[in-house]
Amino acid sequence: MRLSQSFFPTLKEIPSDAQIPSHQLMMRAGLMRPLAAGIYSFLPLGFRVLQKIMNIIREEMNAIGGQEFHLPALNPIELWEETGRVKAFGDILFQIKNRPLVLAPTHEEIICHIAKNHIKSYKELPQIWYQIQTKFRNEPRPRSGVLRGRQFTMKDAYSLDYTWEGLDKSYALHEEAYKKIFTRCGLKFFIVGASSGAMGGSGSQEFLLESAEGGEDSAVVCDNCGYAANLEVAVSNAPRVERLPESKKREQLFTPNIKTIKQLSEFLRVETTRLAKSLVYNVAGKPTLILMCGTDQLNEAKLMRELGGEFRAYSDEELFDLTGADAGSIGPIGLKNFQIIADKRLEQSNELISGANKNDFHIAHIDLERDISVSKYADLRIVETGELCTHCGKELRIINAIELGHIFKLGTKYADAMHATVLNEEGKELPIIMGSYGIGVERIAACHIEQNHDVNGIIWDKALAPFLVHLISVNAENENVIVASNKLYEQLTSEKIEVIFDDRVGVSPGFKFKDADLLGMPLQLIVGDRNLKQGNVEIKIRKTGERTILPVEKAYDFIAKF
RNA sequence: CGGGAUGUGGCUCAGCCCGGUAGAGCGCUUGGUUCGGGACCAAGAAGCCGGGGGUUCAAAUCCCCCCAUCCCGACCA
Repeated sequence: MRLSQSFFPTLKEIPSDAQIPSHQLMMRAGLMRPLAAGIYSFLPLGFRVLQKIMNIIREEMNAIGGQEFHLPALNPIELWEETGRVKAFGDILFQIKNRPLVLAPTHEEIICHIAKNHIKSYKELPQIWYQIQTKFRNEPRPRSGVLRGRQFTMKDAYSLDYTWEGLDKSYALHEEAYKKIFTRCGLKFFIVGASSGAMGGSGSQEFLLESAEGGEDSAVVCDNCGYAANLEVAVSNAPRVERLPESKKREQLFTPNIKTIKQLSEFLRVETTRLAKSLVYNVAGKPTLILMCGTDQLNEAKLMRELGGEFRAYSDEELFDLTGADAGSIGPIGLKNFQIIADKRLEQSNELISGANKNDFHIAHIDLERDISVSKYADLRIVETGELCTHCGKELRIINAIELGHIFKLGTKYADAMHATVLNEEGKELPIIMGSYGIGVERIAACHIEQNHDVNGIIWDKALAPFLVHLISVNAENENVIVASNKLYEQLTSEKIEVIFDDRVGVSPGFKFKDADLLGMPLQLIVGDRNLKQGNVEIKIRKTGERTILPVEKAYDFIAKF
């Protein structure tokens, strides 16, 4: 491709809207342009990168027996009502105004619909179906360029099985394929156990990439043994509160204006672990008291998994009506019609202090065994940085991360809702068991840039680079340079090497070099009069900055071997 | 949805407090000189100052409403 005839609007300055490096560089290098919040046009150079990514995904998906589909973005809303996901997605789902259609944010329903109509026998399973297409989500807050958009490209794969063992196998295939895909894309990623959330199902893993600036997910990682988990499901070995030999008689304490655990700890001069924090939630309509240790934070995702169903916090008024006190003075003693659950750290503990359900009073010497009927102990807390790994005992770290891919064992949720079944060997009707496996295509490009750039611009990996070679004619008006660079361009192109050729006339050398570094092709082939006089050209490796001067005839060999 | 910021030639921004001829740098056009790390000289083109309403003799500037974009939070099957 000749730059003199190409559209590649580079920018010297950083667009004011771009905050993180990948967004800034994708704009500056002319890969894309914004159209509206969270909506981007991909320009020729950027689209080439997306195509490279999509091809890598396609190859790896095909390698595990995936079959590519092209599915409608416009879906009848009835299909989404069938699975209850109009409500589940809420405002995230784009709805068409003048037809009962929605813009698909994902495609479980469509896949299930096709499977239901056409897959009748266990003999037709398993299947792996995938698509690489535009998805639409009305994100409340698009951000970080292409990392969270309202319209984006996603590879979505769905596995169809009729046994749980089959699902495990399909899931494992995807896990391996994903490792290959992200590795081929040159990304330093890690895999974490994740919450399957309202998607349901028995298992879920996320493929994450550490990013302090762009990360929206939090993950707990152990640098020593490799343990990694989404914060929503992460565990640590925070010690239990020790049971003391003697449980003293309960005692009411006057604690004027004490609202927080920290205040209480200072007021009573007691360590925070002896203070049981009480939180009240409405779980499936039932008032539920949750006891947490001291300053521990409740992990709502864990709570949701333990209790299931819908839950919400109460308003201040409701709280007072239910307990007789305001938040800060609520406790487990003397509550009626409550179910009480407690964090594992408090199991069998005694000599605790908690609210008295009377403003400005707390109760001391609480013994959970003696005084309270705890219906369930569970791990409900959020892991904190510096706590110790349950596997190896070393310190855990909490990091921000970008979600590149997510794989789910969905189970029969969709098949049940849509009555998608097959007959097994005995003629018995069984629901189709699904898995769902997603990858964000633009995110791969952005993440690659986050991990591979310097002050001058992007540093593309060979696999994703729009072109392998950036050929520069240092002075496009010098006859020798013109002849030599054109000859190299023809030669490399005819050898199927992807070359972008800066043949622009009247552009200073410095300008061309800066553009080349910004665009970030792996190799720069520099043809200038200075070296040409000795019959030489120069090759610069973008990543290392290493320069090699070599005879013109050797350039192809060097590049072919790179 | 709550909090904050910003909106002025294509881009980055000044001007706004304190109302009175719309500015700079980069980019663009033309001509010339340059040609190995974002060159130089000269001459140009280009702006309903986000939109609407108000105050005023007079509004980019003051007031009100709206819209858009970004950031923080909430949210993120």
